Amino acid sequence: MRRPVKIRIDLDSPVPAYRQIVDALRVPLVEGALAPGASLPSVRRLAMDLGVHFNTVGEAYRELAAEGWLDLKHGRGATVVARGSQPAAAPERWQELRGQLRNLVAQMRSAGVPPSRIAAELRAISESLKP
Amino acid sequence: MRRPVKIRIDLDSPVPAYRQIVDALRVPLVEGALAPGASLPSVRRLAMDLGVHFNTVGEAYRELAAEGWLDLKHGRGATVVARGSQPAAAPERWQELRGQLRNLVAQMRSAGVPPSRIAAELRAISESLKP
Amino acid sequence: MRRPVKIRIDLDSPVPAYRQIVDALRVPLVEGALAPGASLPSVRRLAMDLGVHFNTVGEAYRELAAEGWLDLKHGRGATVVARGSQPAAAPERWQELRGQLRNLVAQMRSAGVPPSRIAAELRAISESLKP
Amino acid sequence: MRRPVKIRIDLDSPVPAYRQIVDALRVPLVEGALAPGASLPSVRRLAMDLGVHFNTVGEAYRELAAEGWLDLKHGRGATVVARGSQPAAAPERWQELRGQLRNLVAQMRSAGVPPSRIAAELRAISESLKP
DNA sequence: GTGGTCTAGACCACG
DNA sequence: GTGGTCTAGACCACA
Repeated sequence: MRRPVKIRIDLDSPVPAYRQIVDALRVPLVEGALAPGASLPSVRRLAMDLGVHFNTVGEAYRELAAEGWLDLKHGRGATVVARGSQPAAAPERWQELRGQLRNLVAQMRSAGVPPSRIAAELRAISESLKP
Repeated sequence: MRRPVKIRIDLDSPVPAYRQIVDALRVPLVEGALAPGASLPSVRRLAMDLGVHFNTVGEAYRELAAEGWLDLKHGRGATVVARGSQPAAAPERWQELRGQLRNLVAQMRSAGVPPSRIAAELRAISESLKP
Repeated sequence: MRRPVKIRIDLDSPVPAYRQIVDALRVPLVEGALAPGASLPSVRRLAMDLGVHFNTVGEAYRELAAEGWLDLKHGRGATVVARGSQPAAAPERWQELRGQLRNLVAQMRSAGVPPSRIAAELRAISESLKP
Repeated sequence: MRRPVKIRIDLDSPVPAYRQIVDALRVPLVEGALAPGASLPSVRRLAMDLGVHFNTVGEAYRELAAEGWLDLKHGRGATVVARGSQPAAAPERWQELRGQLRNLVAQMRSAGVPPSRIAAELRAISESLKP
């Protein structure tokens, strides 16, 4: 038996709760740990587990649905969707994300992180994308 | 003598003006193109060049000063600071930025960018950090 | 004997199933293709044909009964009612629907539909109401 | 001196307030009575006038901005935008609106409105679209 | 029971 | 001062 969706969020963080939920769920979705067809906990259930309002979870689910990962149906809960023909990223979107990546690296350097350490981190992530 | 600062911003962008200014200035600061001791244009001058209110530029300068790049002196403009006293990155800050990086990569994958392309981008940035 | 009802609905549509059923049945009722005295399939039968829960069909039948089209009898199915007793439209209801019509046209214009095309559509419907 | 935006809404109506605001503003926008460049009242101002929460007005403004009518800028209020290259309506959107129109007419007939009256209304709107 | 809407209130971001 | 975000609560729609 596999554990069904086990995430943690920090309510004291300045990062909004719904954002943390989206980020936490996107990882297993991208990696396939949450496979198509799987059911997610109901908004009210997950909300109670995390200690937030159910609308907060609902907003997170809706964002993931908008990204094409979830299927939300009245009275039938949330399920992971099969992403058959995944649309290639819009070029503008890719450029925007690329810019954010550059900015993030600049912020790391600005924060005093040694370039060698940043480079190592980037290579590590790059490697992990191979399979 | 070389023009010390040459940036462009898009006032119609959803990204706030002051953010764009900060991001645009941080790159040459990080790379050393704006070396310690160099003078930046006055808040009013840069504001006129960019077509924004001088308070907007002021806010950008203040953020860069808070990051330790600029020295703001009343009536004498802004100068790039010698970063001898730059503290090593706080471990928490590094962890936070690392998390943002991971999230950004997940967003790229979610947006449909091929992993190979993401990996290539990461390697490219990693290489550019060598020197 | 002719098949009395032949409708199709799209379960993946954001429009709720019961709404689609109501809308699909109202057309033949209004046009008289489903004449007074005709029998509709049982709730369970139609539900099975459409692949929905029988409560969903039941809700649709109830709405049409409330509009005065159907007569629902326990255990004997739904029959089309003679509309001799049909009240003339309440003035408020007519005003409300008129307002919705105006709004719909404004939405079409807002969506970029050429006015000439909207006008043509309106005339076409207008003509079809003649007989 | 022209009166600046004068709308009324009914807080007792089942139609949500923000929806009424959108509908009320779209008409002068479509007709050009609110011309490009014109300023709308601030969300807080209009909210007070209408007796609703400012977020309610904000949501209405945002919907009109999404339709391409308004430009919302932090600290600079809401202005009517020049719709240079108005995008032709997406075919799906047109089909959807067409279906809604058909449904609306069916509802009118179902409500007991004489077909002749419906036809007259449709022709009237059709005529008004000529110029 | 499910997910969804609408509005409100506290707070933030921006110029 | 502007618009915007995030969360909450009451209520609705749906199966």
